[in-house]
Amino acid sequence: MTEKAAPSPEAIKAWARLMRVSRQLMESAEEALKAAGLPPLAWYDVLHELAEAGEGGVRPFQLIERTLFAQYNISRLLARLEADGLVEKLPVADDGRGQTIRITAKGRETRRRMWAVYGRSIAELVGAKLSADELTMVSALLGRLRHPPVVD
Amino acid sequence: MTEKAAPSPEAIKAWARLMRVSRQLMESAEEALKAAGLPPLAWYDVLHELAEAGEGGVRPFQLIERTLFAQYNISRLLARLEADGLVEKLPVADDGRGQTIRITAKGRETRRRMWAVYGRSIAELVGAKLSADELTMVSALLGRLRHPPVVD
DNA sequence: TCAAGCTTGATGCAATTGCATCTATTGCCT
DNA sequence: AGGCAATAGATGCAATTGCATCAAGCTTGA
Repeated sequence: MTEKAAPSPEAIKAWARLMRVSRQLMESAEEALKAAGLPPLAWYDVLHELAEAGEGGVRPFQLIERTLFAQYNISRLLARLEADGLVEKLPVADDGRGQTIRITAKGRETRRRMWAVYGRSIAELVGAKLSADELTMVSALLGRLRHPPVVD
Repeated sequence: MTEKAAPSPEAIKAWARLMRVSRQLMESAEEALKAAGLPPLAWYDVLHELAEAGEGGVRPFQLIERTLFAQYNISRLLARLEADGLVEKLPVADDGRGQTIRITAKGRETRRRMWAVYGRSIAELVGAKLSADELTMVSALLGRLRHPPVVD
């Protein structure tokens, strides 16, 4: 019956809210970082992944999987991070094509300073607006919109 | 006690989900439009506002308020839309600085064709994943994250 | 009335993104 | 081994974004 696959009013509204709110929140956080003289959010995402990975480092293609950035985007972002001394590129033993990216001490420090600002933004923009239960519910519902969906 | 304003784990998770899911969904929709040889999502947003406004048209600064795009972004986007014949710029009687933007027949047609694809994306990506009640709940929760918050 | 300040919209220039393609390796299959 | 597709990452070029600033027209107040 539903050959046309027209979205329901509820779906349209949820979509619109999602797009608008996420854009607005992202911009607020971005603005706070900029006001503090810190790099943009994308840098944080990558530094976060690298910090979690530890001394072993991460391959660029793994960053692509985890951050959802485009390949060329990661490639150039890493070049900028390296130029700023926040990461270092190491050759990888068993694959002559690839490299391993490792965060430097300066990179960790930058990430720490970014988190001071970014974390506060999250607390203000999200943590202060909904209860813990409501936040958990948001996470659960959004998780089911992910691809692949998450149940947690 | 909470001087540092550190975000709770629930807030962090909800934020991360929100950022990741919105980006992923937006890209899916964008991809679908591109695959159909249609313009990007930003064009839809503007054409949608213009179509709602009707023959009276809308002032660019109103589009800025409604779409949350940056001023220079709207300015150039309208220039592209005009170059494509999707909108027309009319002088406004009582304000020599401004202009009124009105959607053309071709603009309405383009919007219609975009909606056929975009609406299907929304139905698939969101409508098919959650029930109407759940979608309403998502809208309500996200509404409270907006600035200014919405109660509905 | 007219100078100062505000609002509306455009634009020059640098940085970033997107697209397509390229090089270098690797792995596979014969 | 040798050829060939697949993978990892970089890059030239065009389009878009972001920033700062500009020009033009309105508004207000002395």
